[in-house]
Amino acid sequence: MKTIIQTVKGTREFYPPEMAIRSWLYSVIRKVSESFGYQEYDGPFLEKIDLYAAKSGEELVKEQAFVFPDRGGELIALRPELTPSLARMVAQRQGELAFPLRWWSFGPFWRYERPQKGRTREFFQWNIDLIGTSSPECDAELVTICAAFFQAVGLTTEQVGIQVNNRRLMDSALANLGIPTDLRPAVFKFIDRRDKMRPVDWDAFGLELGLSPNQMEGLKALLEDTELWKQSDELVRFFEAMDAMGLSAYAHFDASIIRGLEYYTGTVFEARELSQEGRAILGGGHYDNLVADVGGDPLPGVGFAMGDVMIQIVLEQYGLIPPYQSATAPVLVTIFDETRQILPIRLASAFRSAGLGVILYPEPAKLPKQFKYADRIGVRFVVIVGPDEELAGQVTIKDLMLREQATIPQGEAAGWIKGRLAQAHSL
RNA sequence: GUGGCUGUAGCUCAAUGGCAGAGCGCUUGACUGUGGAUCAAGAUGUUGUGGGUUCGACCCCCAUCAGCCACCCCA
Repeated sequence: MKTIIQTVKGTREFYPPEMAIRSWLYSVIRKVSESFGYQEYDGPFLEKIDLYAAKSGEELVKEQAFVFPDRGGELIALRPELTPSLARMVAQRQGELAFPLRWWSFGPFWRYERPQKGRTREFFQWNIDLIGTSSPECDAELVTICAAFFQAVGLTTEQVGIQVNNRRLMDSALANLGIPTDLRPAVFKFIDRRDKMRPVDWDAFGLELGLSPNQMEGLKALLEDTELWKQSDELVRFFEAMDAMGLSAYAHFDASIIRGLEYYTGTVFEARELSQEGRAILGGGHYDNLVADVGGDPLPGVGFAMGDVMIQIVLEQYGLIPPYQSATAPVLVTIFDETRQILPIRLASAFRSAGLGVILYPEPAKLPKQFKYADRIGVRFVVIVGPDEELAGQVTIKDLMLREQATIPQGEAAGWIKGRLAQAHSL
């Protein structure tokens, strides 16, 4: 290896074992999403930068998106998130879609950030949204989907939890403390920062913001109050629905969960891994006007997004990633020597016609070499046609797993293998 | 964007400023028509890259790239 061009910073390569994990994740996500009746969709990977500038604020676009001019000079972004594309897609066909919409997607996104643990510049994200209605029961459905996913991959309620709060509840709670409307967004940010700062610094920061000592005390009491949700009709209905949906053990009220995004208006939630520092696995919430910024009539909805990087770290931590199966086919047909290359090809084709996956060794080689290869790639059956078999119209099949072999008529070989495979399945 | 740690064989890692190594893996053979085990032999490096200091640099210095970690940020 002399001058291998490096991969782009923050990207990952998916060799077959990694690709298998990604595909498995995708399949679980699909299964869970579809079990709630959600439809798969996707937007473009390239978008005009204006799409994000309109909604997400300039910081996101200028500092965290991959942006480049196309040949016409127009600024194009590799999509850093899906929500604006979703909003446009919904707005464009607002008149013909059947609401409520239940849509999900799993695809690549790019953010120009410094890579670190759980964060890459190129990643995959599961987005799922319920659009067009505004009930707390819908919020509960999304949180339940999140819980159903955790259950499907084997994460327990001891390992992960979903913290739930409501912005309207917090807003009125702050009002009760006498915190003026214009200060509340800053206080939301302030609450969000609490677990990242030392208590002393946090207190100082609060006073600096303009909160009185009394308000600080009230705020702390608020954040500790595990019964606060009972003051919110929305959350009362939410938790009632959660209980009925059967997976409420994953969800907990937590007044300190705010979420940074400004477009969330009601219930917000965040899933975390519960041991250690508790990494955030996914986040989501309720919004009131998804499509307003792209020119549609306001539509409410609820949704969340989960990145593939952090969930994989958590799954790996708990040993929940399925073992890699390297075998791509159960059968390998060997080539005995130069004069016997055609019959193996015929046999391989016959096996495939019978529904078996077959790998044909590419050239004549010593049998030990071909067997070693079969072993390395995880093939179970090795088929040999040498001079003896050829004369007798037979094949020799070795079952590498059971370490036994048989020499049988060529016409019976496929059936013999399929019989053994079926046995394995019934074990 | 800020700061810290790291970069040596395919992999995991050693090597006081003085001949660049081990384990695993790999290749070949022991095994003339049969994989994993064992044994033996063998191959593999511009020490991330570019400069500098030095008689001499994997080692010290500077820059750069990448990875990891913490900030920042989190759509």
